[in-house]
Amino acid sequence: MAVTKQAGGRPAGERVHRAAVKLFATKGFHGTGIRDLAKAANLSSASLYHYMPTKERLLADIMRTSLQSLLDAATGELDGVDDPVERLDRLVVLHVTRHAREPMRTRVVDNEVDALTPASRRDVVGIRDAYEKLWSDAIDDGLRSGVFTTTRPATTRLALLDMCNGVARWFSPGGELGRSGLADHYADLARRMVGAPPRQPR
Amino acid sequence: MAVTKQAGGRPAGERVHRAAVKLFATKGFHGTGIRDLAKAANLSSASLYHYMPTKERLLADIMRTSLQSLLDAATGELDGVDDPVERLDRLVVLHVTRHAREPMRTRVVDNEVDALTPASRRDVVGIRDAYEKLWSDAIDDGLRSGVFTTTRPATTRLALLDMCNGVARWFSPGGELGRSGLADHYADLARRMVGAPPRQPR
DNA sequence: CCGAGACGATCAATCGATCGATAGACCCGA
DNA sequence: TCGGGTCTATCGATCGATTGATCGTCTCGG
Repeated sequence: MAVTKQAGGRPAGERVHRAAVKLFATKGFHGTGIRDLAKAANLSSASLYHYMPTKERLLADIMRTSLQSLLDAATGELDGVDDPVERLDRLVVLHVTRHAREPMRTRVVDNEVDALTPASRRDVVGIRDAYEKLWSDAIDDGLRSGVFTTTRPATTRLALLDMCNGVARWFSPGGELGRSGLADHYADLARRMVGAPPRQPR
Repeated sequence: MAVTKQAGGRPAGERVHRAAVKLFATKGFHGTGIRDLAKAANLSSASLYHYMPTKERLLADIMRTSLQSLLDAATGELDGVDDPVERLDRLVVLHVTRHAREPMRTRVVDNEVDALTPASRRDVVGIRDAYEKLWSDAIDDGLRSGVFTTTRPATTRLALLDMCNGVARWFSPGGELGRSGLADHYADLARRMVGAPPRQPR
């Protein structure tokens, strides 16, 4: 059942998915009509429904798979790493790198949560909570072992995540700092915030 | 011409404004219909148009006045303060306090920028740029006088602002940290990020 | 000749916005 | 103190346009 192609070169299902990410990110879920979606995917609005059950389910799928992939990557990245400082470093670098590489997708995940139906929202928020627990644990471990010095770890975690999420709002590949340079800088900022020693002590 | 009141106790124009802030913040601009707006303001959808020229202009007015008030407050707060550390402290405390006191209004300002028409957007972004310049200047001054140690001041400013903006997404008055406690904690975080000495050196 | 992929036409519902009308408060001249 | 005129606030009804979604039909490779 070799997937049929067309003008765009990509299979239609993928075109729909990509168009949805771009449009939901720039105009918002409610600001995007299925006709916009169809035009961006080079399809009629009727054909769209061969690739999605519903506009809302398309959004939910995008958010669910994006978040799940982030959670999986983070779990893998942390596997076998014991040093809390290294754990936090890796979380920040992964998070920032992803947000800089796919700002559109990330913006959808971060901003469109309450366009979801209650059922979809439960799923999505569940994955997000699991991901954020990795951050909480890293901070708690660092505090327990004495490498971090911060009062209010819960609030600091929120500040940390908000700071890293912001990258998706403004990052542009043409900037003075590339993706990896940016990630390193953010890792430094994170260390400072939790009171961990800087990367190369000298 | 004493402003007429009604069930809500408040004048109708203010009810419209408040309802718009709450609905735009929770359901988004495009997710809010004028009938939702009318219901929340205890008016018919027709009467709504005595208090706003257009749904989009209502949004623009909310954003413009909110941002202008923030800019004015910040300018006043900084007046006569020379020490860069103190300047940054005041910016953070003001910003965080406002975001915690009026999270709804802030969420509208932060998230609905691209629901505006190009003309409105120019106005709003202009005010926002002026506000953010206060932050840039504070950081640059601190660097020039040697109290701050951070490479990439531009990126650090963005990280700082994103961190502080996040407060509006999750703050709840019932939390363990009150508004002022939260603001103080964020001021500490900001000092750490720019490499300034902590608040009470001992 | 069948099924997947595509479409134009169209559905009911809702959208933002406007209409003409009404009820009541206020002012001013007689 | 009355009466008429004006103005503000409000509404039900309705406008044309657009929304998300569905229908039946066509096409074409296997």
